[in-house]
Amino acid sequence: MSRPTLASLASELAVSRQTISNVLNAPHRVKPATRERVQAAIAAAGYRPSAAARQLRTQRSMNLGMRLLPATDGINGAILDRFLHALTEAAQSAGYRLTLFCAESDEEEIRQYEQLLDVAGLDGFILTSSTPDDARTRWLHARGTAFAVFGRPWDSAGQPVAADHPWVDVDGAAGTEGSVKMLLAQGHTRIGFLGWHTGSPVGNDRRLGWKRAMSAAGYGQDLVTLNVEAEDTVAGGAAGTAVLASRGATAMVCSSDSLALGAMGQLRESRPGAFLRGGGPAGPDGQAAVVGFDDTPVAAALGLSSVAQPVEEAARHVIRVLTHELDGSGASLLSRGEGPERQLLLAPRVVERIPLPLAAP
Amino acid sequence: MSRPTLASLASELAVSRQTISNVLNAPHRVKPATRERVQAAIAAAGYRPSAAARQLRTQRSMNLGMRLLPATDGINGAILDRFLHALTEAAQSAGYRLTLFCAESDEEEIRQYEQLLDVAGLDGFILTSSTPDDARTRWLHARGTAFAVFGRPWDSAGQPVAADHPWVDVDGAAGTEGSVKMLLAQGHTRIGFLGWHTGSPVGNDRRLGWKRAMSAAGYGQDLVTLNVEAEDTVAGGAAGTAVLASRGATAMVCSSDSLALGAMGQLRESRPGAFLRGGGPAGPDGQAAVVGFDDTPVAAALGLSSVAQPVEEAARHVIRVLTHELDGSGASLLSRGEGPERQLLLAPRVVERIPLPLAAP
DNA sequence: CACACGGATTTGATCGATCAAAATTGTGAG
DNA sequence: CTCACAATTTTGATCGATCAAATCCGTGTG
Repeated sequence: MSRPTLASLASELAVSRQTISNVLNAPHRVKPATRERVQAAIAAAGYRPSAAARQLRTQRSMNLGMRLLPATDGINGAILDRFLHALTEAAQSAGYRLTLFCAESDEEEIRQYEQLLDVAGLDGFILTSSTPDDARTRWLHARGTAFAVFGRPWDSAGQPVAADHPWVDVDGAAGTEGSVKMLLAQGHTRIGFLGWHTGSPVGNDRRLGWKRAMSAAGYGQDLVTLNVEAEDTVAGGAAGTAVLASRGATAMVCSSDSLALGAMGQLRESRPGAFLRGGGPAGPDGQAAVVGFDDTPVAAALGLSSVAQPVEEAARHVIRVLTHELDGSGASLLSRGEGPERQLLLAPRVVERIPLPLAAP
Repeated sequence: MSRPTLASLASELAVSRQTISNVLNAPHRVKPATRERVQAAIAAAGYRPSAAARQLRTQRSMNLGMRLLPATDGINGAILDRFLHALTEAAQSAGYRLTLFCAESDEEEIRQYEQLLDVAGLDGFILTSSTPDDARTRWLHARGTAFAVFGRPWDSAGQPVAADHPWVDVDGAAGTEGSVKMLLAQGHTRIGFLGWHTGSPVGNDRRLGWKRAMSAAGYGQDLVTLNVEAEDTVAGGAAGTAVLASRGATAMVCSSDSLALGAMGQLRESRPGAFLRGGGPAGPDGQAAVVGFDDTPVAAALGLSSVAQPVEEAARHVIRVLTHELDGSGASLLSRGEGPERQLLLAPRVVERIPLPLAAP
C-alpha cells in the first residue's frame, strides 16, 4: 500500500524502470503503444516521481528561494502580498516550488544563499529589491547561480547602470510623470513633489518623472520651490504638505501612499473642507489634489489617487525569465535568441479616484 | 573543487563515512578525540550534508508547507506579512524550511497537500485559517500528516469544538471585551458593535466579547439596539456607523480596521468635528470613539485604537508545536507529556491611541 | 542469407546520505 | 593469559530516481 516507485510500477507493468522514466522525461524515445500503456498505469497508480531522488541524481531541486524582508511600514509593504502570491502561483505553474527564508542583512542573505545552495540545492533566487552596487548580485553572478531581480541595478552613486543579469522593474518616473499629467489635465499648474531624501535611487527616479513632466509643461522654474523631501511616514507627509501649501502648491505628487495619506489629512484639517470643497490652496475646480504611489489598499479605501505598480505582471515575468534561464540552458540550441526579455521596465498605471466623502449618503 | 561529501571527507580524514555521519547525528557514539578531529575537518571543509540525499534515506524533508491564500482586502490582510515573516524565521531556526503554494479552493488545497507530500515529501503543513467543519484538517488527520492550524476548530454550526490536532488562536472575544472596557473607562456607556454577518465564526467570537463586557457592565438591555452588521469594507463601516449613531451610540467596537476606518470617516464627516472636538453623538469628554481590530498599519498611521493580535507569537507557537510533533516522535519516551501546549488561545492587546490631528502642528 | 543499422528497451552504475549489522578495539574479570 | 562484553568504527545495502552504455529487435541491403 505504500507509494509506488519507478521500480514497483516497472515490475507490475513488466517493463524496465528506465522505460517509465523515459515516458516521463523523453517520451519520443518510447514506442507510442508502450508509452500509452505506461501513461495509463502511471495515472491509475497515481505515481509521482520523488523530487528527492530526482534531485540527488540530476542536481536540480526545482526549488527557488526568496528572502522575506523584515516587514517594513506595512502601508507600502502591503504590495508584497500581491507580489508573493503571483510569484508563488507563477512558480507553481512552471513546475517550481518557492522556498522562503529570512536574513537580517544583505551579508547574511549571502550566507543563506550559500547554505541553501549546498543543503537544499536551490536552483535559483529571486531578489525583491536592488541596492546601489549590490553585493548580492555580484556574489550570485560570481558563483554562477541563476537569479532574477525585481528592481533595476544601480551603481554606487545611485544611478541606473547596465548589468547583464535578468531584472524587472517598474518605471517609477513614468508613474509620477503620469500623475503630473493627470493633474495638469485637471487644470492644476502648481504641482508639488513630496518625496524621500535623495539617497534613495527609487525615490530619485520618482522625483525625476515629476521634474520631466513639469519641465515639459513649461513649469520648470518651479522645480526647486515645489520639491520637498520628507520622512516616509504619515506625519512626514503632513509636515511636507504644510510646506508645499505655504509655497502655493494646489496639488502634489507623492513618493508613497504614506506620504499621500499625510498630505490628505493635512489638507483636510489645516484648511477644513479645502480638500473636498475648495478654499485655501486649491486647484481650478476649487479642490486640492493628492496622488500617492503604490496603490495600496489604504489608497483604494480612502479614494486616494495613486500610481499602481503591475506587481503581478512583474512577478510573472521574474519567474518567466528565471525559469527560462534554468530550463533553457539545455535547449539553448533550439531557442537561442528567443525567450523573454531579460531586462524589462514595466509601465505603471495612474489610478484616478474621487476622494471618498467618508460619510454614508 | 566541488562540494565535499561524506565520502570525500571520509577519505581525507581516513575514517569511514558512517563515523562522520555519527558525529553529526549521534555524537555520543563517537570517541571524543575523533569527534573533535572530525568536527574540525567539517568546519574547515565547509561540509554540509545534502538534504536530498538525507531525505531520500530518511524520508524526511525538513520542509513545511503553507498555502498562500488569495490576497484579501489588504487592509486586514496586512497582518499576513507579519505572520509569514515570523513563521519563516521560527521555522528556519528550528532547522526547517518553508515552502509556499497556492490553491483556489480548499479542495484544491487538499490536492496540493497530496502532491507535495508525494513529490516533495513535505513533513507538515501550516493552515492559516480554519473553516467550520474543516475538510482539510480531516484529510490531514486521516492521512496521518502533521499539521498545525492558526485558528480554532469550529463545528458545522460555527461553534467552537474540541479537536485533537494542534492549533493556536487569538481570543477575539477577549479583545473586544478589552475594547469595551477601555471605552467604559473613558466614560462611554452607549457602546455599539459594528461587525460582520453572523455566518463568520471569527466575527461571532468578536461580537461575543462585546456582549459579555456590556452585560457585565449592566448595559445588557442595549445588546440588540447597538449591534449592527455590515459588509467588511470602509463603505460598510460608514453605513453601519450612521445607523449606530442614529441609535445614540457614542462609541463603537468594530470587527476590523476596515470597518473602523469607515466609522472614523463617517463620524468626521457627517457631524463635522464630532470625532475630534465633540458635538453630535459623543462621549462624556465630548469625543466619539472607535476601536478597530487587527491593529493594521493603517490604524497606526491614523491613530486609530485597535486590538492587536500577537501574530508573531502565534507563528512561533505554531512552529513550536509542529516541530515538536515532528522531532518529538522519536524522543517521545523521554519527553512524554512535556512539550508545548498543543492548543493555545492567546490574549490580544488593546492598543489605545489618540486620534491623529491629521495636520502638522 | 548474413549483416549493418537505427529505434526501442534494458542493465548496471551512480547521486550522497543513513540504517543495520558486522568487525575491530579496548577493558576488566576470572 | 584468555574470554566475555562494551565501546568504537567499518562495511554493505538501501532510499528512488537518471545517466551512460549495452542489448535486443525488426528492416532494408548487398
